[in-house]
Amino acid sequence: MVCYKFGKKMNNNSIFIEKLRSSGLRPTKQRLEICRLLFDRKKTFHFTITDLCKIIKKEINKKISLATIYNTVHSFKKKGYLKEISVNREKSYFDTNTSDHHHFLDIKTNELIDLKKEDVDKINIKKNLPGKKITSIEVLVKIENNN
Amino acid sequence: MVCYKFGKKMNNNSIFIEKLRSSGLRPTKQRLEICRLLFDRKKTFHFTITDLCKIIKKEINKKISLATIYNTVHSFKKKGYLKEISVNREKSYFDTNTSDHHHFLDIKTNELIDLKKEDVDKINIKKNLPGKKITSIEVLVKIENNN
DNA sequence: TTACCTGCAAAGAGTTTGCAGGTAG
DNA sequence: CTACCTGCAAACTCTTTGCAGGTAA
Repeated sequence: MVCYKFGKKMNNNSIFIEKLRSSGLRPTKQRLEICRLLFDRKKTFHFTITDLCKIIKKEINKKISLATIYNTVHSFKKKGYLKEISVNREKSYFDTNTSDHHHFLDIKTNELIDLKKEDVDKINIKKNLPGKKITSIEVLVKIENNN
Repeated sequence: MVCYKFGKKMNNNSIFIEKLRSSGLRPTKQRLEICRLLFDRKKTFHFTITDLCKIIKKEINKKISLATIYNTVHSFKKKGYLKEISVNREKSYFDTNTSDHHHFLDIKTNELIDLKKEDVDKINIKKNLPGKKITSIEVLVKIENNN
């Protein structure tokens, strides 16, 4: 039975439950909260785990333990619901936009901005490594203020 | 006075001293050892600080403290004698090849392989961010075994 | 009921910092 | 001599792990 009483809200919930199950996780209250924070958004969300912890602390009454946050995020990453973008020694972001795309990085603020695939001409790699195949090509465009 | 008794060796030493001074560091025995390990090589060297610590422990009799290793590597990076390539949450490499170039990354072994600039067609970014200028474009080509 | 999950706290890894004695300039 | 450097250890941050009680199926 599917409950439509709350319309879109309940619908998303069942999407989240499916996301969790397909990642090998039981849907629990805590994990559904995490789903809501990550995926119930219009725009792409770039976050570090530390960011996520802060948001959870601020937005949710109930505490969610570190262990739960880490295992949920990592399972989503393994399943492909989150992408990891490592920017430097200090910052590694997760990206809720899992489509094939690239990024601008503001080197002063460490802010990441999505670049649509169409915004970058096709990358052609002329060198081949014997016995290896290319699985992805990631472009990071570093930017700073113009003045 | 420049001593040529040991030929190339002494010559490199003066290069290292200059590298250190221009990075704002005094040339000390410990730092010259680090220079020798980093820059006295034919091929590009990709390393994490942990790697470097292990190499130092193995190859050098005298202990070099963590503080010295960190401040030397960071000063070289700030000065531009080392480039940082962040690969994922676990690994961030320093690269002694500071020229404009890209990398292959073997996603199973985390091994980095240099890609000459000529091996990648010019990257054209069609999107412009107002008030921002591009400082660099970095391409990471992820690869894995073929079979 | 069983397997998995949660929160907590402890343990680990990597990095930074503070300090007292030592060294380059 | 002075400022900087070294080695050491403590502190910090981020992440992982172990455990006892709790919850989904």
